[in-house]
Amino acid sequence: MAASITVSLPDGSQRELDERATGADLAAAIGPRLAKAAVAVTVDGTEWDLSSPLPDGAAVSVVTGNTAEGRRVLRHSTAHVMAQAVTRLWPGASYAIGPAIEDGFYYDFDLPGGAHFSEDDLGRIEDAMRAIVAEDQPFVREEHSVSEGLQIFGDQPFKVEIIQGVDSSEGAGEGVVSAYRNGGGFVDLCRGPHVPTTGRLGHFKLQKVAAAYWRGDEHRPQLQRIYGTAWESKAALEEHLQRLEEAEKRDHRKLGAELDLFHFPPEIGGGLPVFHPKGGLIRKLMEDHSRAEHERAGYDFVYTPHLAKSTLFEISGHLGWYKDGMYPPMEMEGATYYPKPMNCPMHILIFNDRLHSYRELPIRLFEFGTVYRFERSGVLNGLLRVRGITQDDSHIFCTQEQLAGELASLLAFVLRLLRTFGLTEFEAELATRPDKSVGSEEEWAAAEAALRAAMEAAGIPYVVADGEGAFYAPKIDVHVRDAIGRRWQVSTLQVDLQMPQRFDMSYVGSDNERHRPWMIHRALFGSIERFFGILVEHYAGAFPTWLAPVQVQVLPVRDDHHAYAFRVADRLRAEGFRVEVVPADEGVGARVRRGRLAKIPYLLVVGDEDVEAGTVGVNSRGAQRPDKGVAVADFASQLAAEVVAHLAPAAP
RNA sequence: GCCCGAGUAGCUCAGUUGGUCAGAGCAGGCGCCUUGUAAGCGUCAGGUCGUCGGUUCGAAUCCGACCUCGGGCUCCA
Repeated sequence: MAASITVSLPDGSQRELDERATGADLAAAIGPRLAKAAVAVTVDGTEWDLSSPLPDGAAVSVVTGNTAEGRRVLRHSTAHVMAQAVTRLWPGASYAIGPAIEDGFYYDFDLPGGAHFSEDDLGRIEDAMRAIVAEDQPFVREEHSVSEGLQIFGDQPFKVEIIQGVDSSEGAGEGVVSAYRNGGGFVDLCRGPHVPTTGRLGHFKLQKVAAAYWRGDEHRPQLQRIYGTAWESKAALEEHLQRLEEAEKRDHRKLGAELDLFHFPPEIGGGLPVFHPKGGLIRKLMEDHSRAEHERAGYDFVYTPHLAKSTLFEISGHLGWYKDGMYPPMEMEGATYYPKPMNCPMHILIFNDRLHSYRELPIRLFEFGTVYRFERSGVLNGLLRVRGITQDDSHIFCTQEQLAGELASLLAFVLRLLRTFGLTEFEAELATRPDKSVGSEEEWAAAEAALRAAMEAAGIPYVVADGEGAFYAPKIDVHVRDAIGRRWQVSTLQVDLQMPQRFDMSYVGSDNERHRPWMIHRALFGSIERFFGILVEHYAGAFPTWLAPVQVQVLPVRDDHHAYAFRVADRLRAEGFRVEVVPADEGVGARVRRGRLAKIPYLLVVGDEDVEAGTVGVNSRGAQRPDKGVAVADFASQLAAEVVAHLAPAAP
């Protein structure tokens, strides 16, 4: 009997190993560097521990710490170490779940006596974790029957609940649960895999404490959560922490105050911003651009009120399924009024006001409609989550034959608009029919197929979120990546399978019969407030010239250059640019500094030489040195070219 | 709503164990300076130290409640 096995590697090669050889043995056989970087293996697509013997004939690949999968293993193992540290410091603590998440991990605990963590505890816990890492404890996998598992975790109520919920679809197999035991007497129920020993960890940082409900349910016990992050190397950890710092610098609330764009007066209430002149101007430019694009794309502009009688929301169904998200009612002259949470019912009433012919379709109604939604105080987040939301909202009513074409051109329209704002990386998500839904099988299939075809035509990457659609609509959500790689959901396109029916909408077809129109909801910015916040962070407050509230400042060197400075400013203003003159009450250096801090695209310094030659000294935002002696006419045409360039963003 | 954290001048922050601790810089007003690329000088004004209550001879400082803001609350062993 040959005491060897053969496994195949991702590059297609075969490798012969001793019988009972493990993933660690394989990595070591390939090379010492790989052995050092390895954290787990995948065996026929499933992640395994490095210490498990490999089966003969398996397709194996070694997972290293610098990959997404590898980091997940590192983070998950670090979460275990944290749980062990917490149980050392708080004997009797129960631990619930501790998964790896994007960029880190967390673990939820129930501390004895209802104790809470405070931020000051994080340092102590980190110290205890470092001790455990220094002890280099092995992670030893065990498999048990459910009843054994219940016995082992008898004093861990959350683990017991998890074990009771285990079915054959998860865990180590039917009726089997796996656990990992560390040298320090700590055992945790876990699917694995884990790094071989705690000594493989160490580049981590605990970040914050928070409360979280068991299984996210506010009716269940509240647990104490600690968030942390972990990486494969010190350099990677530091890079991540630096990214967080960069994100903090871009915080739209901070920049919004510094650049005097908007604020949230407590007298008005949480989640209800006011836009200051500069922020208002940016917002107006965004809206103007959007309106111009919609006009070109064949939309009709409508306006609808902020309130409506309860009747409307009974017909629309909002009072049935969305009441918790609505502001409470107002009584007036015997009628009950609600602030609208969505614009769609009102747009439908415009459609329904008279009978339409198929010849008129598609009808595309557009409105910057402000809706009010009652968001719980705890979830408000600057402009990113507000209670007064202005949607760049539109409802398209069309025939079934038009549906696919409308969606395809709509998606192209969305992407063009987003590119104008410097957002060029897209990912879409197609959310399909959930278990509970309205509409027929055929309608859903037709709508989903049309959405899918639109994404194929647009050529953007997408994933299918099975069963994640609203009960009345399949939808496409468009996500963008910003300048520092963060992902934001912005646009949404939904095919509504409910409203046309609720409002008994119809049009007359060529056959002289009544037909039900198809209805598409769509918002491109999503919420203007939110999109504004995303843009502030994306641009780090340095808005491109076409959006900058002040595009140019003219800085006369001395008083006697003022007349020339105003002539330059007037000339640029006459060409439609937004220009300020900053008089020589301060030194040029001080004024340049202010201009840079205000992130103004161009600062023009004008002195003796410029008055003489009809030139300006151009300081472009971000440039190290000024470009002196530029003719005013040249600067003006350059500026004009830059500003119109945004209207024709480069195709992908 | 719940847990953690924070609230001192418009902004950013100092304020040791409760006793000249009510301060600084920026921003603002006024005056001087006339300036060629990231802060010129002087001067003035600004705060019931988030609010209310309590402890104390004495509270920005200690305690309690409340308010506001920030972080987190289904990424499923």
